[in-house]
Parts: sequence; structure tokens; C-alpha cells
Amino acid sequence: MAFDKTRSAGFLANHMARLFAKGLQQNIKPLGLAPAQFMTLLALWEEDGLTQRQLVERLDVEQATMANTLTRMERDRLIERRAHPEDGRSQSIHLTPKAVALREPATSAALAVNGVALGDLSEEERLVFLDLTRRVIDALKQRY
Amino acid sequence: MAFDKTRSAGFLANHMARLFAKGLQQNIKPLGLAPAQFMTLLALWEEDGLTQRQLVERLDVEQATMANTLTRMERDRLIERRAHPEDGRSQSIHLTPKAVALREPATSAALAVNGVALGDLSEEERLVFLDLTRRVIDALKQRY
DNA sequence: AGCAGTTGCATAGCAAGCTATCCAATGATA
DNA sequence: TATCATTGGATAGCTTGCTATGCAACTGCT
Repeated sequence: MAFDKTRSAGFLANHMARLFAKGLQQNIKPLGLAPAQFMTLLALWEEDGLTQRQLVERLDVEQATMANTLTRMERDRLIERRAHPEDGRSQSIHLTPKAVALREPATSAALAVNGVALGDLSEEERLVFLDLTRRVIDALKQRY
Repeated sequence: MAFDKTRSAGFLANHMARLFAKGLQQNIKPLGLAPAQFMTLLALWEEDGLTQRQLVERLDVEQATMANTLTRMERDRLIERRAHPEDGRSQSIHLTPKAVALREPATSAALAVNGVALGDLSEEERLVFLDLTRRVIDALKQRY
């Protein structure tokens, strides 16, 4: 029993993330959104007109991943890619009215999932959980 | 700022799981393993000859996901599917000598990733982290 | 001005998730 | 016993990740 999966942080992290994604997907699918699209919208709702590179930095995903997600969002009429006025290589990503209108219902749906997830934790435990998770992320980011 | 991603458990969970997977992948790729294959091997190292359904239960993934992972593992000569003696529908999954031999190096590699991830936490914080994570998983599993 | 290096994106190809279906084998029951 | 429901797997199709490449546009230097 050298490796008990219920004691492996990596195993648990994977399991937890899949459950979060599943819950989020259920909640936002009626809005016509997929999880990665929602994450991208979070950044654009805060600041519209970002470039693809800026989105990559804010969400910490690979550039190729973001390019594909943006292509699907464009297909679904959530964003438009416009030529960047100052740099011929890049484009600025702009929300459509449809995407702007989704902000309220989508964030509510996502908050509901977080609420369920943390439902059995006290207020203090929630803070501890978020803090520890952030520290684990930081440790992993330094090495990988 | 209704939704700060550094305060969203779901966002952090996704980010953390991706970093874990990235670290694990780096560490076990030289062994010819991919992350999901490793997770499956964890179950089979503990008990060889499980059916696909049993693996699905132990890893809590969908049946279709497991079927595809097993197909890749068969392709990579890590497992063999054998006809089940008592149930014509199912098969029992058996490790090859190659997969048996990978147990030591692969678990070491995975433990190293967990070590890095939890490197900045005290012993007590690690226990708290694992406990809280398990409770979040339980809460999510009940609803989704 | 011209070349070299850097940077921003796109694309190909693969792994691992998921949902939805379908088929064959079992089981239960009228 | 014959039919119907359940169960174990396979397959199709999609999203989201990743790495590896390639190309075009920009920057810096000489």
C-alpha cells in the first residue's frame, strides 16, 4: 500500500477538478456555455479587448489551448477577433452583446457550484482551503 | 468584481489539477506512461484482474473514458483484456510484466510531484489540505 | 536597408474527460 | 420458456489540455 489514492494530493486534485467541471457544465450548459468558455469570459468581462497573449497570461493555459477555445467561442458568437491597431500580428478579442448579457446568469451559476462544493466547510475552513490551494499552486508553478 | 478567480474554488481546482498533471506527465513520460494510465495502474497494482466496471468504480470516471484509456494501455502493452470466466459480457484486465515492473519507478515519480506540491506546507497543513479536499469532493459527489 | 532574433497566432496530433447510443449477454418474470 | 429489463463494453462525437511546428510581423543591430 505504498500509494493510497485517497492520500495522494494529485489524485484528489484531479478528482476534485473533474467534479467542479461537471457541476459547472451542468449549470451553464443551458446558457450555451462550456467551462473553458466561461473561464475566458471571466477575464473579458473584467476587461474587454484583451489580446490572445494577455488571455493566456491571465488564465495560465497554453497559447494553443486558448487559440482553440477562442475559435469555438467565435463559432458560438460569443466573441469577435479584430485586427489590432498597433500590431499586425495580434488581434484584440471583443465580447458580443450576447456574451455581455450572459455575465449575470453565468456567474450566478458558477457561484452556485462553489457554494455546493464548500457547503460542508465553515467560513474559516473555506479560507484555509483557498489559501492552502493557492500555496500548492504556487509551489507547482515554480517547478513545472 | 463579483467573481475573483483567485477566490473561486472551481478556478483554483482546475488550475491545480492541470499543474499536477503537467508535473506527473513530465516525470512519468520517460517511463512510457501517461497520467491516466498511471492512475489505472495504481488500481491494478493493488489488485490485478479487475473488470472494467470495477476500475470505473475505483477511479470514478465514466465507463467510456475507462474503455478508451484501456485501449491505449493495451496498445502500449501495459495490460491484456481476457474473457471473464463467469460472465460473457465482461473481461478481466491483467497487467503485463512490463506494467508490473513499472510500479516502483512510477510511484516514486508520482510521490516526487506530490512532494513538490506540498513542499511549502507543514505536516499539519498537509493533513488539513487533504482532509478539506476530501470533504469538498464528497460534497460535490453528492450533488453532481 | 537588411538580417537575425523574438513574438503572436494557427495548426496538427494526441490524451483524457464527458454524453449519448448501440449491441450482446444476463437476469427476472409473466 | 419467451420476453423484457438490466448490465458490461464499445463507439461516435465533442471539449479542453498539451507539445511541437510553422509562418508572418515586429524589433534591434550593424
